[in-house]
Amino acid sequence: MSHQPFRNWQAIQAEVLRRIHAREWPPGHTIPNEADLAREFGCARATVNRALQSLADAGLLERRRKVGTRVALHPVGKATVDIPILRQEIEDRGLRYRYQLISRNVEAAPPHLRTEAAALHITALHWADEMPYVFEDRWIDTETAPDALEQSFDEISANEWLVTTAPYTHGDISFTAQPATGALTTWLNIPDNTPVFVIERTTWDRDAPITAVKLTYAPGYRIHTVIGTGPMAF
Amino acid sequence: MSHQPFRNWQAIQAEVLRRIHAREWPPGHTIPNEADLAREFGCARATVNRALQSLADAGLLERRRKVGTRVALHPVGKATVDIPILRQEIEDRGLRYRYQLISRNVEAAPPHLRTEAAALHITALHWADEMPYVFEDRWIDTETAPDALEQSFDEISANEWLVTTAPYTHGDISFTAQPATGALTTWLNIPDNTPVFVIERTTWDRDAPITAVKLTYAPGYRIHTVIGTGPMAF
DNA sequence: GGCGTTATTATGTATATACATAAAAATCCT
DNA sequence: AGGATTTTTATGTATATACATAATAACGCC
Repeated sequence: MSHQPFRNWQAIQAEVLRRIHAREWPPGHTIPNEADLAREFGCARATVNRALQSLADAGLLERRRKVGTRVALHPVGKATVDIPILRQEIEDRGLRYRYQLISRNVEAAPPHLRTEAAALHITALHWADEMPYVFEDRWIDTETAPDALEQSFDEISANEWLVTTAPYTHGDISFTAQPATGALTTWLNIPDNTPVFVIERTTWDRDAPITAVKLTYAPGYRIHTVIGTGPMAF
Repeated sequence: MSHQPFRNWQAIQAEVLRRIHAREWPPGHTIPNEADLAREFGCARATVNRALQSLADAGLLERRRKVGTRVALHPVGKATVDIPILRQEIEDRGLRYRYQLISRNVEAAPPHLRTEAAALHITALHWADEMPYVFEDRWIDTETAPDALEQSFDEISANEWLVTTAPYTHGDISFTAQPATGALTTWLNIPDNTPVFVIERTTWDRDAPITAVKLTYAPGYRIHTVIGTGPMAF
């Protein structure tokens, strides 16, 4: 072993990654403790800690106090998908963005918003290069976001307004494939039952719901992302 | 300002988050530098660094040397979706898993694998509680993963075999909604043109392709995940 | 033997210090 | 003025040290 010292935590991370990758440390294996690794690599324990910590964050290692650090058994691949503002998503593709408000009403909130308060119901269409891109069907809780009532939403979209106005603490999101039905087919100008990609999202501020939105994309839409930009190995 | 000292980096992170959240530091605002914050919070600069670093990782802050730290203008929401092994995905839902190999051939590799070598072409069906769950259409590069040729894949799926055998460095993944056509409709037992959720994934070992797979899920499939388990704020 | 207490151990984190690095600002030279 | 060079500054990272915490192992008592 030539044993030249590893100077930075990235180099250590790379070496650990190499050993996992080369099956020197197979899945389930308990690797040496930080102090030993620090000695072997000729660096401070804090540096080893930094390297292992970030591999643990990435789901590749499992660490428990006193027990030690193990190579993850089922390194669940994790893909992170970005959820940009629609305007940006469209303009990033080099297309011309246009927004069109379809309806704006105050109605009783739908059950999935889980609130007693009235809700602002907005439907709108987002265009890309004069082609319908996505149909937005949104409910905004008027109790958590009362300012929304003063917004007409005929110029700037609720999507954009909320992002810069109503901070959220958490939310949930789901992706499905659905057949297009009803008014949707008119707005997106597609035949009945055409497969469309649907994103449903609800966001909360602590325990209060802010908004629930259903985004129905025109046919051909594709979410694309990469796995393994960070460390990763399997 | 009562100014009680913040003892740990999580507390500092929470306080920074609070200020962003409360619009004391609005989007685009350049926040005080680490040294000043350390003085204000009564802690070491390294502790402030840890807190800000992790917020920057989460996409909430943008940091540049010499320039300083700004609150992100368009805090892109990031949703991380897990990519488990199919057996696990099904069993985690409390359903009985069954695997059925449909075909296994060595053929010329399709163009998107970007290789000259022959490829192993496998199609299979994964069942959940005796209902077709997902149809797998996979190509494996025989040069990068020659061991695959010795596997019959009639008992354990290529999905499972690859995860525990062929480590990858990176990959890409995409989600679409498509109409079901051809043999698919037979295997999934659905009418022609039924909307189905499709995941396409390609994985690489450095510059060599390992496998490309198209997973077509039975109708009703839904990817669900949460945003904001980590810090987050908008 | 079984149960409660104490010691041990690996990770988690805070600290002060030092130096590296990137980028902007100031300076110098022609 | 203008281009090249130096200084300044904020973040990035490595270091030694110290103590906290969680979980196990060892011990001791009845």
